[in-house]
Amino acid sequence: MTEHSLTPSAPPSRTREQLVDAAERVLRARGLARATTKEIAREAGYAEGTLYLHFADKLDLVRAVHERLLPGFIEMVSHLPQRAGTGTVEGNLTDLARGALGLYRDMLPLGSSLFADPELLERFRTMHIERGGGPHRAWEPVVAYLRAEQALGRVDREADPAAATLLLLGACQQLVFVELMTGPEVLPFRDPPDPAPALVATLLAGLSP
Amino acid sequence: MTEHSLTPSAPPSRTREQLVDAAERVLRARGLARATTKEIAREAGYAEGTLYLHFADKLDLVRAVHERLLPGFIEMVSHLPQRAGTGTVEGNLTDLARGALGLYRDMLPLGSSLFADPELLERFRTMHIERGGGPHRAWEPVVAYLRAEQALGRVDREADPAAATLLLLGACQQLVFVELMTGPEVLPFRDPPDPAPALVATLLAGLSP
Amino acid sequence: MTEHSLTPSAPPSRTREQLVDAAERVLRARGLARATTKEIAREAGYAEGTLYLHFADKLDLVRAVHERLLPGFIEMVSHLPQRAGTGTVEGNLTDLARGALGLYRDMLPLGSSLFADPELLERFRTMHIERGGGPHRAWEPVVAYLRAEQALGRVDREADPAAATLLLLGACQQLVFVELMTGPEVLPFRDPPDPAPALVATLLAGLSP
Amino acid sequence: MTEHSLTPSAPPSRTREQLVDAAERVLRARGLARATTKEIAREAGYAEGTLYLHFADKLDLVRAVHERLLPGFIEMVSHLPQRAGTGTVEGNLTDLARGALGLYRDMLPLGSSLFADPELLERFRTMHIERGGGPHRAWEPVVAYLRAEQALGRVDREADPAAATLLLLGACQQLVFVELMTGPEVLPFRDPPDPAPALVATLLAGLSP
DNA sequence: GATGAATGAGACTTCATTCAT
DNA sequence: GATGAATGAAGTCTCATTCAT
Repeated sequence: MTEHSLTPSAPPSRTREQLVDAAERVLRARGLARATTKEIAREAGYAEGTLYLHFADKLDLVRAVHERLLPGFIEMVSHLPQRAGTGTVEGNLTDLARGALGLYRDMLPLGSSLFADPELLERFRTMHIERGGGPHRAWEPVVAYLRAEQALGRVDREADPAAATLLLLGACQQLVFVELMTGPEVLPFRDPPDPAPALVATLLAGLSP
Repeated sequence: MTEHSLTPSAPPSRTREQLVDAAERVLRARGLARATTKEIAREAGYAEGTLYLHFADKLDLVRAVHERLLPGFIEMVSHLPQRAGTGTVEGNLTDLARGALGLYRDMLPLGSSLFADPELLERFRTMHIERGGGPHRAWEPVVAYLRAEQALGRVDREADPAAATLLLLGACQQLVFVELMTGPEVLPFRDPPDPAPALVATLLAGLSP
Repeated sequence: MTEHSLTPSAPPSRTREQLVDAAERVLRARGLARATTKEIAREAGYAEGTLYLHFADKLDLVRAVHERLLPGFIEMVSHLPQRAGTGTVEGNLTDLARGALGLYRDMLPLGSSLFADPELLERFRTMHIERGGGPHRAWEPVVAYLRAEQALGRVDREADPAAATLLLLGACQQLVFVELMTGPEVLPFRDPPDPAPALVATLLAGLSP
Repeated sequence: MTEHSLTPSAPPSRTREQLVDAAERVLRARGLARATTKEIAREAGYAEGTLYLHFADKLDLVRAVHERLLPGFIEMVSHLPQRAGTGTVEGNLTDLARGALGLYRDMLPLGSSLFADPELLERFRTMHIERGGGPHRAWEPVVAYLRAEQALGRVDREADPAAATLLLLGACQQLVFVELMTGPEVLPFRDPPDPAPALVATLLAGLSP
C-alpha cells in the first residue's frame, strides 16, 4: 500500500504548510502569471520576507504546491484495483470516470500553467523523475484493475489495459480541458449532463459492428 | 467547405503577420511567462512601438497567435469525413490518431499556457464563443466521419460517435500532456513507439469479453 | 600625445553622460554603500528604469564613473616631462606634489570604495588590464620627467626614478588617506599647512649625513 | 611605554571576541558591502540575534573590527626606536619598509572599505579622535627613530623626520594600493621583487646630483 | 545569555506601454 | 506607419533588526 507513496522533499513546518496553502489558493484565484509573492504572503498572514525563510524562491514555492497536488491525484484511483470482481465493470469504470472528471477540473488549471514557464516546468520535470511522481502514476492502478478483471474474465483477455486506461482518462481530461478553455456550452453530453456513462459504454462495446 | 471557417478579427497586413509570426516563435521558445514585447519585436525586425500600432496590447497579440492556431488544428481532421468508405476504418482512425498526436505536441504548450493567465483565458473564451472557434471544433469532422461509417455499416450503429471521438482524441492529448510534462521515459507504448494502433484497436474491439 | 589615451568602452550619449554625472555626485555624497539607483536616477532627472537602458546594472554604472575618473588622474601629470630643464627641479616637483594632493583628495574616497565590494573591484581590475588604464599610469610621466632631468644633470644620475616617484606620490596619497580617515587635526605640516615643500626638500636632499 | 596604548571601548567577553573574529574573517572574505549579519553569526557559531546582545548594530560590530586592527598596526613600528644605533640605518629602514608592505597588504582592503560608507567612517573618525587612535599613530615611532639616529649622527641633522617617514610609508602604501587594485603585473620593482631596498636607497641618497 | 523565526522597509531590476520625432 | 528612448508601476528578493521563548 506504500507503493504509491512519494518521499517528501523538505521538512514540514507549520508556517511552511500555511504558505503552501496560501500559494495554492492564490494560484487558483489569480493564475500562475498573476500570483505575486506579496499576495501569497498576505493570504498566509505572514510578511513577504518570511516566504524566503522557507523557500529558495517563488518557483520553489510553486513547485511545492504542485508537489503536494500529486498524492491526491494518485490516490484518486489507488483503491480501484481492490474493487475488481465487485459490482460491475461498467459501474466501477463509471465511478472512475466521474472521479477523474472532478480531479481534472481541480488540477488541470494548475498543472497546465506550468507550460507557461519552461524553466519551472524543467524543475518540475526533474523533481518528478527523481522522486517517482508524475501524472502517469494515475494510470497504474487503473491498468492493475483492468488486469485483475481480465483474470476474472469480466474484461476481454485480448484487450490492452494500458490503451483502455488512456482512452478513458484521456477522454475525461480533454472534456475538462475544453470545458475550462471554451466554456461548458460547447460540450456534448449536456443532456444528460454526465458524460461518464456514454464514455464507459462506448469503451466497453467498441466500435466494430 | 466554409462550414469550418472562422471570421477574421482584424484586417490582415504584412507587418501584422510578421509580428504574429514572431510572437508565435518567441512564445514557443520562451513560454508565455517569459515572452517579452521587446524580444517579439526584435524577432520580427520591428521596433517595440510598432507592436502597438497593430495590437491593442500584448494580450491582444498573444490572442492573435492563438486565434491563428485554431484553423490548422481544425483542418487536421476536416478531410476525414471524405475518407468514409475508403481504406479501412482502422487505417483511417490510426491516421487520425497519428495526426492528432503531432498536432497536440505542437499546440498543447501554447494552448495550456492560457491557464496561467485567467484574464487572457477569459478574452480567449469570449472570442471563441462569439466567433465560433474553439478546440471542440476538431470533434465535428471526426463525429461526421464515424456517422458516415455507421451509415455504411463499417461502424456499429449503436455506438456513440461523440464518445468515441472523445476517447480517441483524449487519449492522444493525454499522452502528449504527460510526455511534455514528465518526459517520454514514463510513457507506455514505447516499444513499438507508435501508440496509435493499440489505441485504435482497443477502441474498435471494446473491453467486453 | 595620444600615448596616454584610453579606448572608450561604450558609445557616448547625452542621457548616459547625465547618468554618469549624477552617479558620481551621489557616490561622492552618500558613498558606494548608500548610493541607490533610485537616488541616482532622480539626481539625473530620469526615471529609474532609464538607468537600465544605458547600463547593464548598477555595478556597470559605478564602473563607468570610475572609468571616467582615470583620464583626469593621468592627465594631471602628463605635461610634467615637458617641464624638464625649465624652472627648478624643486619647483617642478613641488607643483607636482600639490597637484597630487588635490587629486587624491578628490579621488581617494571613490577609488577606495571599491575595496568594499570585491566583485566590483574584480570587474574594475579586468577592465583596467584590458584597456590600459589604472592608477599606476600616473607614475609614467613622473618617471619620464626625472629621467629627462637626469639627462640634463639636474638630478643625480645614480638615483632610481621609479623609487623617487613612488616616494613622492605615495607620501601625498598617504597624507590624504589619513586626513580623510582621521581628520586634518592629526596631520604634520599644519604650520605651514602645505606639506609639499618639506616632502620635496627631503626627497632631494636625502637622509644621509 | 603606555604612550601608545588605547582605551578599550567595551568590556571584553568570550562571545564578543568570537563575533569580532568572525566579522573580521567575513569582512576579509566578502568585503564590507557583502558581509551580512547572518553569515557573521554563522561563522562565529552563534545565532543572529546574539550579535545584538553584544553590539548596538552592525556598524558597531564593524567598528569593533577596525578598532582591534589599530594596535597591530601601531605595534609594527613600536619597537623601531630601540634599534637606533644598532645595525645600519639602511638595514633598519629596509626592515621597516618590508614590515609596512606586509601590514598594508593585510589592512588596506579593510581600512579602505570605510570610504564606501561615510556614516561608518564618521563613527570611526569620532572614535579615533576621542580615543587617541588612528593610522597616523604609526608615524610616531618612525619619527622617533629618525630623531634618535639624527642625535647619533647617522642621519642628516637637517633632514625632516616627519617628511621622511611619510615618504617611506606612503610609498609602501601606494605600492600595495596599486597592487590590490590593478594587479601585481603593473608594478615596478618586480625584478628583484622586493621594492624595499630601492625605496630606502633613494630616500637615503636623495635626488640632488 | 542565546535563539531563530519573523519582520518589513527598501534595494535592484523588468517590462508593457507611451509619445515626440 | 515606424521608431526607440523614456516611463514608472510592480515584481522578486535581501537583510539588519526585533522579540517571544
